[in-house]
Amino acid sequence: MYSLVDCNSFFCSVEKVFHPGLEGKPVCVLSNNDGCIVALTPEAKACGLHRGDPIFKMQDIVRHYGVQVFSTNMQLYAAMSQRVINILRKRIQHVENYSIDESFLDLNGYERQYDLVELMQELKNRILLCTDIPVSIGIAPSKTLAKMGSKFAKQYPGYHGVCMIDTETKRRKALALFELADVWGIGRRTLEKLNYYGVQTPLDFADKNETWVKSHFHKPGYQTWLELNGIPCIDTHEVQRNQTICTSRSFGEMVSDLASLKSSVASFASASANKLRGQESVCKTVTVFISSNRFREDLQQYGQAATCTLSVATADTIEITQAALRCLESIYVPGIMYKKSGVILGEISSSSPLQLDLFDTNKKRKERRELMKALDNINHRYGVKTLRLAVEGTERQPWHIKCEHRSPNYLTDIHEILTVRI
DNA sequence: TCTGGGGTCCTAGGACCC
DNA sequence: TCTGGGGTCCTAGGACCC
Repeated sequence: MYSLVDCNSFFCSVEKVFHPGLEGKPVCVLSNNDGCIVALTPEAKACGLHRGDPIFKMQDIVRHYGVQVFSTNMQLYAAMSQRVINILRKRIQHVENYSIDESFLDLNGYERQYDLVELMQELKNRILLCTDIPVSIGIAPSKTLAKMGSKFAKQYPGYHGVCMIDTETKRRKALALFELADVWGIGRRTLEKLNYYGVQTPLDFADKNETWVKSHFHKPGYQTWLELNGIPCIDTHEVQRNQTICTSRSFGEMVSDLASLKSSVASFASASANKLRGQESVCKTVTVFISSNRFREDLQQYGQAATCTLSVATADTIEITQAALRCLESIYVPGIMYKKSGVILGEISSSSPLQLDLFDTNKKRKERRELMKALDNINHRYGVKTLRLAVEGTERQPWHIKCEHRSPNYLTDIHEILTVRI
């Protein structure tokens, strides 16, 4: 059996931990630039808000119901996520962190010693006690069914946070009740296709015969069908090393001059290089993209990307930034109001062993690696971007994102730690 | 005025090889 | 008129996830 531990409205729950007056109140967390709603509590949903709504269109609702609004603070959420994971790992041997707010547990063998529902309930209570984060847990023979179980656990208070789908009767009942669109692996297009063939519920789909499924769907659809029938086949392993690393942002204000774009691209290139070194990897390609504001039909639209291949794979901030700036210069067109830029690192591989190049012109690779170590040490000790390239700019840039409702980094910055008055 | 960011996997088809 | 068989690699785009 597998179980899926899902943190309820995770970003909102974290904010509520540090703002205790918000229990039972509508809360939502916004995307970067305070653009759209990315997380919201059931109370906020009840006010008529939805995930993905642009917040500026919802100001009336926000004011009327006194919805508490927060800017995204990923540093804070990641730190809290780590605390939840630590608790899981202490209790269960095989824990797979699927996303920032979800983990799969491999419960194989535990059924001999424990009542699985009791075991998961104990885990749920422990997480609540130690972190104040409420979780919902599903238990089932396949991961797709376990995810389904966690949704039931969240929806119906009677389950006390844990729902197990372990018999044929329960499986069929769950499949008949569940929204087809909410099944893991069924997106918009697959839903349309299934509806076209008269499939309305997950049960309809699971009951189709294998030949029909194989002839109408490819591998992903077939796997979902197997999983719904209780046959585990989705092997989500933990990602050790990303294949691509991307840093991109919409700008707080549109910019048109090359200097501002350069500053943004350099900043994103350096952030990407940081992540790259963090996973002990090197990359061989650097891609830069820039685009105008697609929502402003009155302005001239433009979007372009360029890729540059390096002769020797690297994780050097300076080399990667130089490559990114070359890409930018090749696609920059004056007179456009730009709204977004981004840097993607590709062809990522392990930093050792490193394939060298006979005609490498950079004779100082070793010294530069030491330089990067020094840079990382300083920034780790004194804070992100304490030491950075001059091209990133020294002052606040117009493209910097808006985040007017951001909580302090309570868990990761000693200067922003929570103050408690007794 | 204001509209997010970061990933993975799969497949078809083109280009090329012997 | 007749026009093989069996591969690999790469890329773009689709679909999905959080």
